[in-house]
Amino acid sequence: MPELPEVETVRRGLVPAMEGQRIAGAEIRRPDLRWPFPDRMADRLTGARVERLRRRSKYILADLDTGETLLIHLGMSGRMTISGLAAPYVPGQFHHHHPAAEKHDHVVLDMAGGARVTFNDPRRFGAMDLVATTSAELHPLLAALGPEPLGNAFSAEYLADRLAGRKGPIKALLLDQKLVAGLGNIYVCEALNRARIHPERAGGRIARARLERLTTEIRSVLIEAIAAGGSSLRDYRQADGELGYFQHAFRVYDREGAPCPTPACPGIIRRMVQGGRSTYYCPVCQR
DNA sequence: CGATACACCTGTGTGC
DNA sequence: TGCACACAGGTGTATC
Repeated sequence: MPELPEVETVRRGLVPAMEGQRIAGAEIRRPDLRWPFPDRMADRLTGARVERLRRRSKYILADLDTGETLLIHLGMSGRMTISGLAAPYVPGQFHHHHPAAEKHDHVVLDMAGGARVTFNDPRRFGAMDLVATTSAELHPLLAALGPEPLGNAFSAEYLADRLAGRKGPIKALLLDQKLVAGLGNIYVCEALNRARIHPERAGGRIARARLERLTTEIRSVLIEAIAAGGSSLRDYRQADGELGYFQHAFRVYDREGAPCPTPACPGIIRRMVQGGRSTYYCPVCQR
């Protein structure tokens, strides 16, 4: 579910509830998500102060004053939502303003500021781990990630260098987190349509000027999606429970049979399968 | 190395 | 109403 814009939206939503706050209580309601939780995770979180909430690719990183960083991935169906009034947490005190735990609520963090942060994930493709803050980027899940698409290291020059000689379809290559980190199925489809590049085009056969356009369109679609609070199709919610609304701005994703929105383009949006995943594109204006 | 298939898991929509 | 099947914002692992 969540790609970079959704994860960034969740991170921003969690900041007021978590940053600078102590974790007063941690409830771990099952032993694992995609992988087992780290040893004594509840104990290692309880009492820790969240110094900073960061994002790397589709991961949220919570730097703790204990010297550890909590690493969070939402998988396909994960949510992080805030509940509760802004009343201070008192251990042992009854808090009637928190709703009862729902199905698939796997981790519950009670912040000293009174907010409750709940991780809910029906499919359990999500993950959490604890790692020393000083070596967080060396974590196996983060070590091989490519550059942030909104950062300075991502450019047409970088893409030209990394795509040289590659024969695979550009759609599949852009989904590879080692090439660029944070894109997923929605925003790859949308960026390729905006850049007018056919999803089956070999990565190594895209002219430099078109790579310039591609980097520009990747950045703009991500920025616009973040401004819209992400895209809500099924599971995704912002941290406050609200829906994102960028799905209304989709040009191709999940729009099979609809007219291409490119001005004067007579194309009809098509769906095809690449690497087992749906690709939406316009066969007329994307070459 | 690169490209592909499969695995993990639950929920929802569709067609018979 | 039941049931089978396809499909869903991801990604590590195994296999050529």
